[in-house]
Amino acid sequence: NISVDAGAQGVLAAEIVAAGAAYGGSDAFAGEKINLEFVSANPTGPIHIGGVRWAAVGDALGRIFTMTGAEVTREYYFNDHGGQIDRYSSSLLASAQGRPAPEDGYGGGYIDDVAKAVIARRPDVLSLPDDEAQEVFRAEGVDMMFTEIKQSLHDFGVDFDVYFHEDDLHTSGAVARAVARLTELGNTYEQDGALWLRTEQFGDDKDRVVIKSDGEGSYLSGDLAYYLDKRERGFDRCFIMLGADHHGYVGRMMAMCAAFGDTPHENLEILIGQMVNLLRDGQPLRMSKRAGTVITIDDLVEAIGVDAARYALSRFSSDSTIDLDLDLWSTQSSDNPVYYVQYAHARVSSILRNGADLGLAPAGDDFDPSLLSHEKEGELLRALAELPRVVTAAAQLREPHRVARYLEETAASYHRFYDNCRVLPMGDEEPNDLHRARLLLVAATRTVLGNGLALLGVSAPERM
RNA sequence: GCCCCCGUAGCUCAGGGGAUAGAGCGCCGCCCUCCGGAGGCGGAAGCGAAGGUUCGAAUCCUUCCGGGGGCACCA
Repeated sequence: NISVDAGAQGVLAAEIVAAGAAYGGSDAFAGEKINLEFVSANPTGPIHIGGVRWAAVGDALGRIFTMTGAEVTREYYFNDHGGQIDRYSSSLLASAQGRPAPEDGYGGGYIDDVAKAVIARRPDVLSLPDDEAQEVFRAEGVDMMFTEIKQSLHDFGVDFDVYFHEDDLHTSGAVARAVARLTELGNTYEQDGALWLRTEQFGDDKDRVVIKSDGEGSYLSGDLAYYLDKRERGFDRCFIMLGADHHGYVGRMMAMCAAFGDTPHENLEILIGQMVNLLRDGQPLRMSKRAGTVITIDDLVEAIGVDAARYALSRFSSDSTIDLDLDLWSTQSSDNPVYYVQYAHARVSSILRNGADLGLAPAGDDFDPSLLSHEKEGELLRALAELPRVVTAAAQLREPHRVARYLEETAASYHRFYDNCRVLPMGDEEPNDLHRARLLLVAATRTVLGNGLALLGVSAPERM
């Protein structure tokens, strides 16, 4: 048992304020080049709720890795190749011609909107033969959807460093090179006219086709070429964040990683986020992209706002399926934990404002730290001291929700301090060193709450 | 059939093998003489079941039960 003198921890308040935006950082991941691939929703429709979870959590994880010293690159893998794009473009064409969506095509109002927009941009399109018209709808439709997706993500506070096009992998020869590499390593074979990757010997359930018998690359061929590309760009840690409906993909991806001679779960990590269910009036919303009954990222933002959406999606473990009640999260009440944290920040800001109005500044480095000896001051100081450990743990465990939970605890500590310790002089009381010391503690709290909220991409309001 | 995730308070969820398992909401009872009551204080209430490993298990292992999601030469 070690007892620490009250003055010893009081020093921390000055250190936190001095460190400012850097407080909470570390060098735990210094020198690491980390590649984060997330969202990567198909350009055949708006981003729906499943992609939004990783938009919030993946971006937060990127901020956390950066805070721990890593060099982070965010990537969006843009699946603009293959059969789904054909179905998308034929659906657009059908809409433009006033026909119903094809059997396996996409429905929903956004298809009509995109089709109209393509016609507006290319008025001649309907006079072209169907195959040429469909090609126009493909190129323009993909471009427009992609632009819309980027904008939605930007509005959500998420910007990617690299938007990678799957189609480029196939046209640039990257797929062929990656497949050749695996063949050199003796990890492929031909059967039934297709080329197979020996994933089973690297732990997968069975071998997988890389080049289909029609000569086209399979979906996996794009992913393995993409992985090789990332490795050649110098990323020692490649993260891919997927929804639970893709968990079956992990085995073959890890096997592919091993087939290249890499170390699975080290050079390549795949994070699986469980499903997000939306509730309205306590009833689950059933969503289908083809039926057009999707809840998009924009719908979510409109319903509950960016801060609440990002916070709501970030405060739970990715292993948990989450149910978001839109009614609950759209009422701006204390039902929503983000307000609890933001309110603490607003209160902190208010005191600092009021202090400044009184001409009272937080204590400087030379203050007497033993002034902060109240039980609640000690509790708050110990909470503030935790931030670097929490951030490091969040990075090591890939669990941004730890930051959110920590902020809630810290906000609670602050509220308790506030109710027990008067900060500013009362009435015409003369300002003294204790006022200034407590003001320093308040300033340190603002630093911690502000830095923590920034890691989650949630605003830290001065007023609410 | 096989694989993945979950099961902790009435509800939504935290809990990195270690002390008396925590928070928000809800419920009951309190606290405004000055810094923001979107706050604070007190109370009732819980680890799905059974084995095992360990000095010690909500946590690790096995089985069972319950819920969710997967298992293509689709992407």
